[in-house]
Amino acid sequence: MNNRVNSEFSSVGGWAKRCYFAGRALMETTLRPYDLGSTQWYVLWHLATNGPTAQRDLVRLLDLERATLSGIVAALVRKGLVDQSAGGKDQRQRTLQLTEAGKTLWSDLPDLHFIHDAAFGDIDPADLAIAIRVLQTATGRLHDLLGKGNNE
Amino acid sequence: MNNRVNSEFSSVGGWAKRCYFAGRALMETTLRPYDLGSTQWYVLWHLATNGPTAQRDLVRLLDLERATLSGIVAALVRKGLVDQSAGGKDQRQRTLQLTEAGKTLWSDLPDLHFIHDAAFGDIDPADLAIAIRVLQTATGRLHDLLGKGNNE
DNA sequence: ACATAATTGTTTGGTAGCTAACAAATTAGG
DNA sequence: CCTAATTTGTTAGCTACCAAACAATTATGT
Repeated sequence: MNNRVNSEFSSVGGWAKRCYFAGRALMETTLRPYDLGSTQWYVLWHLATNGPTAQRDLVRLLDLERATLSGIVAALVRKGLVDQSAGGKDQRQRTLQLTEAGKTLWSDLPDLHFIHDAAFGDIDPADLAIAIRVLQTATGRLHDLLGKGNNE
Repeated sequence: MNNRVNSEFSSVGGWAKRCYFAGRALMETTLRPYDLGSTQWYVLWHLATNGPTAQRDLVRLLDLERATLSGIVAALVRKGLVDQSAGGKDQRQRTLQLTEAGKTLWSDLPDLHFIHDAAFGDIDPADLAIAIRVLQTATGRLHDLLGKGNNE
């Protein structure tokens, strides 16, 4: 009787949600001693790996909304981990880079690869590829339906 | 050089996140005219489909934390859509049920099946099954690592 | 019986995400 | 050149999620 809607909740969509939150929870538990959230970690990771970056580029690289990133950057600046400077020729843009404290903290952080490895490490790569393709296709369709086809 | 972490971001985990948020965004856009959020819709759906339910059971049925559901129920009660009564013999428990306004609103809501159908409708069922199995397995591993194996 | 455990719900404070509206700076068009 | 559109970042207000601490109630154990 309620198979139809129930299937929406307990199938790919539902498991995508559960898997996302389970991974995020593990990241946040691991990072809690360092007072960092999961997306804050991604920003630090990018700055540590790729050096100073324009905030406007991070929006696309991390696939967030401007407003979301703005808040996350504000938190990292408040903690003294990231410097947000108005440097360049375009006075609208902000450049983000690690402060000394940010570099020090980054070098102290544990390696988070174990999360990905534990979750997906010994799953058949062919199955992984199929799962990615299914999620990617579904995401594209949903974005299309949402009004703008931003499935690049 | 950054293939390892990058793969964590742009593979199953990353797509699970994008897929979850894309589906949720479409739900919320559809429900915005009715002033309902996606999880609020799930609560109404459950009450409309299964009748009065103990709040404590909904926690498990919708796979949320007590605190999360508490806030969502408070919003629905504030909007006059749900009645939260302290009825039974156990004075701690609350029973939730739709009010008349809640039943009326529910009957006016559009059918959301189109979201699931659009996203997954014409994907090979065998691939869907593999995707579910991958996500389910990964979620179980993550839960285990998080300390308590609640992979029922 | 009575102190202690466990259960149920709420509150507080935090992260992460979105839209909409705004300000400032830059770019385009006429 | 000057107005209008676009880009960039912030703010405000919302949903949804979590953990930790609290109050109230019920269940347990001695």
